[in-house]
Amino acid sequence: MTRILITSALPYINGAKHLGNLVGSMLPADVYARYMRARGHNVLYICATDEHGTPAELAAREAGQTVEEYCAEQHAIQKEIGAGFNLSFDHFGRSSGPENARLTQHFAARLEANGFIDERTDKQVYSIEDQRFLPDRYVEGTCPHCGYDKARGDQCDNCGRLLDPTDLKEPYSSISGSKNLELKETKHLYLLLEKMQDPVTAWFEAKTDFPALTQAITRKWLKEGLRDRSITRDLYWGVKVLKDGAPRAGFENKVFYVWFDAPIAYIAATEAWAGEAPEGEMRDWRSWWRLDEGAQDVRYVQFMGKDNVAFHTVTFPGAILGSEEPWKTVDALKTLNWLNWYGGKFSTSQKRGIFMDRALDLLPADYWRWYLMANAPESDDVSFTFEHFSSVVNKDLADVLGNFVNRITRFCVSKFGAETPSDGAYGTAEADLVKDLENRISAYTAALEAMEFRKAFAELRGIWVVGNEYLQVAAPWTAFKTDPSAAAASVRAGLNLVVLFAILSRPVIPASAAKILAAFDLSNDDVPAWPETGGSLLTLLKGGESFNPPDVLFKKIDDEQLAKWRIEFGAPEIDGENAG
RNA sequence: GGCGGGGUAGCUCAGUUGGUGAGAGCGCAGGAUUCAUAACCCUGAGGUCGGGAGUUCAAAUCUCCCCCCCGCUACCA
Repeated sequence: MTRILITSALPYINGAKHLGNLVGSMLPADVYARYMRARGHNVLYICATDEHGTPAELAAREAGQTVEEYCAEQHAIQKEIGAGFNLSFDHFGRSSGPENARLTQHFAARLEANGFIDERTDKQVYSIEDQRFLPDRYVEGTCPHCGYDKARGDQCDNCGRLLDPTDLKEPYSSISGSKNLELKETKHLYLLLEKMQDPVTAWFEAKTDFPALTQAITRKWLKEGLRDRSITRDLYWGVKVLKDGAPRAGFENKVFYVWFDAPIAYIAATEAWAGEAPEGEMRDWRSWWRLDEGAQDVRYVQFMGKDNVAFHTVTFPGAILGSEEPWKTVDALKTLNWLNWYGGKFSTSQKRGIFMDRALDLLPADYWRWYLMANAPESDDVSFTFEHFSSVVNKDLADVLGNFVNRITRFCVSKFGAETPSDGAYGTAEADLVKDLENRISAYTAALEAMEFRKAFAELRGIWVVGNEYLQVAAPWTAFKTDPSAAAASVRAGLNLVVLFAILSRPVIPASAAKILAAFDLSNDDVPAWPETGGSLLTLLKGGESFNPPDVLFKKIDDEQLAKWRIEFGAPEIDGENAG
């Protein structure tokens, strides 16, 4: 048994997350966590809302709430939606919690004591009307290169050139539209990453489990040379900057930069998890994070979208190494690409695409979980369309899996009654079936171990298909007329397949798997956590077990529904008639 | 602009230490079947592997040039 620590990138607090966010980190992490638990490992899956920063303050203002109220409310919403998707977090915390403030301040103090932090003075755009400093992208104006009049201070969306806010002509605040801006001096703490080049490089080179994309991105940063980076901001909402336990002189109205405290929240949320231990349960968060307190045997796996690799492989490790304390760092990383909305982008700010809360209004979580994982954007961006989604759901879930369960249970009831038939013995057909299944299960297992999710679920689907193929060949409906006991054995094998499919499918469609098991009056504890090979795959039900054929497991999505959703969500037209 | 990733069948994607006729699922066509959610099962058609040039006995795979999409580019998170 290994202890496996899993974190998924922290979802930002400003509203429900869309399907791209879900499949980019939280869902694959959940599937992996469920699989590893099934293999008997001691898994701790930690996530939290990422609450600090300018967008949270602005979103709160727009909602007419204080930022504290806004975040508390949004956190509760995200937590509830996560539960709706059956995301099996051991703890879903908040980066704004007291543990994170303490830990962030602790890391900053250690870094400063070790000579990795400096105070420096910058000049930055200040909006007099908004009474705040503006991050580069909140300054807009006319691009000096192409004349586009809505260029942002960091980059022009029209010509793609990188900009400095002071390059813009006719600059204005994108928050209020005010042109009453000035360049004002402000003091910030800098993390001296330049001095950390060698330790970070050495740390990275020792990592063997990083996928190619992650390595490429990290190498690029290291190759160009790390640059010192400011880790404070002129904001109200964030972790306060202290010096020797008191507000730091000159930093009374500043907080740590959200990207400094957010990764630390992985640790802080673990501490919060321990703090919520039910009576009688011991939870030692430090044994998961401190190499000197038991974490040397922990395997730490992170899940994230491709956009924030560098924060996890360069700046966060830099902060940890710079503390010169024995903290656990990441062992393996799973990086995902984007899910697109009809070839374009899902957008939180423009409310384009499908968001987690709305998705659950349309269909139960398992429909989405299966589609997203079986089509996960692993090697490249993937385009979501309702057409593709419905074809996957109808075919894989309804026709291949759901119909299998339905056909064998209903046939059994009509010919043998609602209990597993005991007659007849397994023959060569069943022996071949078991052999085939064992090979396929081993391929499925290997893919899950490697976090190759598309491959894994193509294998799982193949296993479901094998069930249908077996029934086709065994044809108990024909055999029943001449050799009822042979038919009984086939039906028993078929019913065992149903249970096997449920066990194997639990990581990805846990609710449906539980529904199948419940039809056989089985709970998770009554069946092996993971199938045991060695020829025993079809022997769990021995005959005489009663069951209730489950209702239709997965309803198909019909054309009428599809058309309605297309309109409701403003789906673009697509070319061709049978796309998907 | 720089760096990285990607471009393979109508759709969504596998496939690179160069090598027997380029794969899967969906969609499409035909067949078989009737236990089942008009489901399942079998067979088949369909691709000059983004474009061009080159290296090689041999290129989806290696080299060079070009086009398109995505990410990063250190103050969005």
